[in-house]
Amino acid sequence: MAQAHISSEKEIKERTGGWLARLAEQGYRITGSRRAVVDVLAEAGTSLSPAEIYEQGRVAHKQLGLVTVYRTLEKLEELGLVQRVHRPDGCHAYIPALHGHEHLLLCQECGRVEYFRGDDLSELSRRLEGESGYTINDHWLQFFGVCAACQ
Amino acid sequence: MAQAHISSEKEIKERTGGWLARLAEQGYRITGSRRAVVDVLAEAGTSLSPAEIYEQGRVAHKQLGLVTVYRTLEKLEELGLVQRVHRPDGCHAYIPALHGHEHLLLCQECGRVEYFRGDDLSELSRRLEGESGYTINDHWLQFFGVCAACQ
DNA sequence: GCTATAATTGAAAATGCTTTTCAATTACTG
DNA sequence: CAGTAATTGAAAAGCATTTTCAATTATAGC
Repeated sequence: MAQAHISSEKEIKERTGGWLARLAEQGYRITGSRRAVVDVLAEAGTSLSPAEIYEQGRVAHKQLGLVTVYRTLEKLEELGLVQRVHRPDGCHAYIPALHGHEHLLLCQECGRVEYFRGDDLSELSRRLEGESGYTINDHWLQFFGVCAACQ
Repeated sequence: MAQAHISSEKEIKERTGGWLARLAEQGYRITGSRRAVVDVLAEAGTSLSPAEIYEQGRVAHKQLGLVTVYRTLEKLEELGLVQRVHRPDGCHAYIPALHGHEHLLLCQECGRVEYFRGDDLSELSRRLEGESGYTINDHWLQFFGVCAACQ
């Protein structure tokens, strides 16, 4: 098994940079509201619910509406830039989307998110296909714990 | 890696047998409504939403109320007998709970659920702890695909 | 830089799932 | 079998999310 590789700060910036450009490319307009939502998500380091994004986004853009947060998340999700995180206690928070075969490590206290690579589940996947008769399209691997800061 | 082991029909029955006895042990009363909810979940083989359980439960117990479905699920979940399944498209369906280190294989078409063992994530988990500084408490591993019947 | 125009916005209303309230019913104990 | 507390289902309340709609605003073309 390869050594687990946890994404660096720099890799996170690369993950979240260029979101506004991507929106513009798709013909969407760049507005103060969208900028606010994108900025909050790109800088958070934790998963955030629509209400949290709304609250934090209003600091930079006072007139931001919760409805616009929902609508912006919808577009960012369509473009594969953000995604929901699923947790035992709720599945309504968003994070910058996973790239390729990454997986997640989540802090149960503060919601902090780490992205990692380093497993290889393709062998297990093939074995399961053989034994079950399923055609497997996708998988999730997530670890839950408490981050260093929260301990 | 050990060969993936998918739960047999018999193992599923063992998983779901004795739920009513467990409820009684805890001082809960055995009622027609609870029996109906338990029976539906124990026989399904797929994940079911509260509304689906309600609908199917009413076949055996006409006066079943949706509220009672919610309340019964809450108790079964407390006792560790059922749990929610998380899927990209929704996290409000229930299945008989996982035992020990089992994981899930889910059919994206019909919701069918297979339980399997055969991975070993403890090594990866330890490695991640070392690299991230997290204390890891739990993990999820789920595969998504299309079952033989749905292909 | 200005204007026209369609996209976008936020507020209010609507929706839909889940929870709470409450009086009537029912399972269980003695 | 009777007494009692748990349980029930219906209706109301609660809450997150979506829709509606008139006002605003980003952008393309001049």
